[in-house]
Amino acid sequence: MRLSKRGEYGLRAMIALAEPAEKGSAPQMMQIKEIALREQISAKFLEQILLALKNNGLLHSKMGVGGGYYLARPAKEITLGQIFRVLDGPVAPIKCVSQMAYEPCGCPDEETCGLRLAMGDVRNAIADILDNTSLADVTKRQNAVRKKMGR
Amino acid sequence: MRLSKRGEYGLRAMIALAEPAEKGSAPQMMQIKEIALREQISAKFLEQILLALKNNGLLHSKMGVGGGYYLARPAKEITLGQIFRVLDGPVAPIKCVSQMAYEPCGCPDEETCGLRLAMGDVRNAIADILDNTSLADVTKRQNAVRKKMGR
DNA sequence: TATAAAGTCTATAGTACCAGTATACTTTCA
DNA sequence: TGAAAGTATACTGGTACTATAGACTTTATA
Repeated sequence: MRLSKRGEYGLRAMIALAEPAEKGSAPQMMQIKEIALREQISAKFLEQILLALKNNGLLHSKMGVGGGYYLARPAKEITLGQIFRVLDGPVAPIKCVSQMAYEPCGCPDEETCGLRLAMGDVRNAIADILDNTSLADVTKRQNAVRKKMGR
Repeated sequence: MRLSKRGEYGLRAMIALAEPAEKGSAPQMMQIKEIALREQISAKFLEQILLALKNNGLLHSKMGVGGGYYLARPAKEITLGQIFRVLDGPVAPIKCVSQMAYEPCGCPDEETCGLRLAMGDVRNAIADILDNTSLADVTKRQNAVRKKMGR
C-alpha cells in the first residue's frame, strides 16, 4: 500500500503552493527550483511531476523570466485524491474494485468474492479521505497544529 | 495503492482454506495443487506464498502423502491485516506514519507536516478495516451474499 | 522397505516500474 | 538579443515483482 516518490513529491509540492505567502494574498507562484530546494527534491525529477500535474489541469504555469507554477484552482477545490490519481493512478488496491480503471480479477463469481468485498471497503475508505480532503484542509490543519504548539 | 499478486493470491488461498467443506467440520486441509487449480494460480508461485504464511505462523502443514495446508488458528482469529503484512509489508502509504516500520520522511517538521497528517488518516482507515476483518467475517459475508442471490 | 505423494528450500530469469539524469527546445521579459 | 524559465522526450541504472526450476526431505502405504 505504498505511495510512490512521485506521488509524495507531487503532494508536497502542491501543499507548498497552497500555503499563501501572506495572509489572503493571491494564489502564489513558485519556481521549480524554489520548491525543490525547500522540499529537498531533485529539481529535474520535480520538473516532470509538475508537468504531469499541469497537463492534467491541476496546475497552471507561466514561462519565461519571473515565471513559475501556481494552482489552477483555489486550494479548497483541489483534493488530495485528484493529485494522487494523476501521479499514482487508481486508488483501488485491486482492479476489480476500481472506479476509474475497472478490470475483472478472474474469480469465478465476482458478486460473491470475499476478497473483492473486503477490498471494496478498503478502496472506499481510502477514497473517502483522499477525495474529501482539499489542499486548503491540509494547510489549515498544519496551521492549527503549529498554533497549538506555539510556533 | 496496490495489492501485489503475492498478496492477492495469499489472501485468496487463506479464504479458500477458511471455507469449511462441510458445515461444522474440522479445519480443512487442502493441497497446493488443489488451491492453485481452484483459484487459477501458478502452483509453484503459490508454494512460496503458502510457505511464507507458514513460516509466519498463519498456516500449518502436513508433509507426505495425504498432506496439505490448514489454518494455524480458527478463521475468526486470523485477520486480513496479518496476512497482508506477511506478504506485502506495512500497511502505511508512507514510512513516517507506519506503526510497524517507522522511518522519518525528511520533512523539516514532522509534527506539523500536512502530508503526514493526511496519510496518517489513510493508514488508520486501512488498518482499521484490515485488522478488524477476520477470515470468518469474509466467508460469512460471502455466504450471506450467495444466499441473498439465491445460489 | 521401496515408492510415490506431498511439502521445503534456494537460486535464477525475465519483465516492468521507479527514480533520477540528460539534452534539446520554446516562450517570455528586460 | 540573451538569459531565465518552463516543455518535452529519451535514456539509464537499480530494484521489486512474478514467476519457474530443480534438488531435497518427510510421510503414508503397498
